Amino acid sequence: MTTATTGPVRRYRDADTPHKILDVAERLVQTRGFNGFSYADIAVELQITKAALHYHFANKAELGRALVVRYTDRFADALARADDSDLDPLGRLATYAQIYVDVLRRGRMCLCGMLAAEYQTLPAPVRQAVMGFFERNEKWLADVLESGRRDQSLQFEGTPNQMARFVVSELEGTMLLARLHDDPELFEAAVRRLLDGVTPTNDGQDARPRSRR
Amino acid sequence: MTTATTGPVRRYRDADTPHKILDVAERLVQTRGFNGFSYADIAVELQITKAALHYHFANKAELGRALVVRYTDRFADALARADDSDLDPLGRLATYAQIYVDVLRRGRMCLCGMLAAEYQTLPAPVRQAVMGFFERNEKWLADVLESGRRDQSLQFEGTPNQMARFVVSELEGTMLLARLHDDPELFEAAVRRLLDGVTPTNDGQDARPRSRR
DNA sequence: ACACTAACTTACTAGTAGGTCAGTAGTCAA
DNA sequence: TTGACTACTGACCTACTAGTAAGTTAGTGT
Repeated sequence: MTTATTGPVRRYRDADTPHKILDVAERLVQTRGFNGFSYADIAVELQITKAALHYHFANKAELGRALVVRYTDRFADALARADDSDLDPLGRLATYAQIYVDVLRRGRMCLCGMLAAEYQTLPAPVRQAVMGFFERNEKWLADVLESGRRDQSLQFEGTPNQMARFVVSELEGTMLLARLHDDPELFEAAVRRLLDGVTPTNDGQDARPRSRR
Repeated sequence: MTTATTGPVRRYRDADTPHKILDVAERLVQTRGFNGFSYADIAVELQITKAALHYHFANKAELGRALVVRYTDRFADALARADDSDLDPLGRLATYAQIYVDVLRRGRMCLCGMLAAEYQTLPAPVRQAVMGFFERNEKWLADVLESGRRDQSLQFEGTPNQMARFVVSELEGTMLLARLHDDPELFEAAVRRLLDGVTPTNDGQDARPRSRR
């Protein structure tokens, strides 16, 4: 760990190549999958050699792991911001879903949703990172769902953990098909349906028919 | 089209190698993806040479296309059987979902859901076949949904086409994550939730009694 | 019996995959 | 000015990819 306390350090030839590599690799995985791109693809795009890639990321497994870790951290940051806000549980769920909407609007699949499809072929370090992503997300969602149930601002069947996993599944899945059809509206409709489904039935008319009143 | 009227014709050395190839390839695509297997994988498993594979399926694009066509036809057969039954619209939806359950219980992802993830990297013939699969499925579902809405045995928002696409998205998507977590129960819960969501609210008095189930 | 042909095998190709290693040019602190 | 260090390049390697061409063998129809 190098500490840089002396201003805007721009040392050596190009200090942020690793970030550029991750940016390109991320887009390639999100659009083509982990088995659908090669080191050569990145090298051509960044106009560096494959050897330079190996200098920063020793092998493809390490690159994949770094990719998922960065992606997970960014999600965590967004979730922490939601925690710091004064949003109610439903608002937090909407915020969570909005992250997916933004990804889809850029024509991409969720990084970890894509990797979930290829899971059986992934190197162990990447697998672990992917599972970590889902665990963290489900944990955060379960907490939101539980607090929502407690203050009666949310209503759902099953345990918060079960519901959390269902929410992630629904978002990841619908995203996959929405991207295939190039139809973000389909996804946003699914999000509305999902949020509707956990909103308590308000007197007068029931927004969505649910069994067990 | 060879007509076999003279008993169990077993001509030449092994007449059903193409079927065996498709069976192995199908499993590999469903578990590893189109970019996650090679001709060599199939050849080793069937103890034939790669050249034999190319004899039956000239190239990987053709193999993939044949795979999706067969898969689509099998789905169509199952849907035709549901049409010939005396099931009501809800029962038909349940039958449809059950096909996915059966696939998942064998530890596999839906062939076309997997290919949807890799869509951008697929050869054109495979892409076309995949889109054909979804079109046929959505068409069938839209018909079921429309007839259900007409006889008031189903209730949903939006057009039958929109709802059909949503149903497929939900099934494919939840399947992806259920397989990741090796948790078919998660998927079956999602199916119940989905069917519940289109069942009219019956608090004692209702528009129409449903036959069975 | 013999030609025909389906269903292969053997041996090969060109291209690409991930990965290695020795060298080198800029950068910086002493 | 030197020497350590970062961030590379060029050249290479092995393994594997899809795909091909030419030859072989076992059943089929006449």
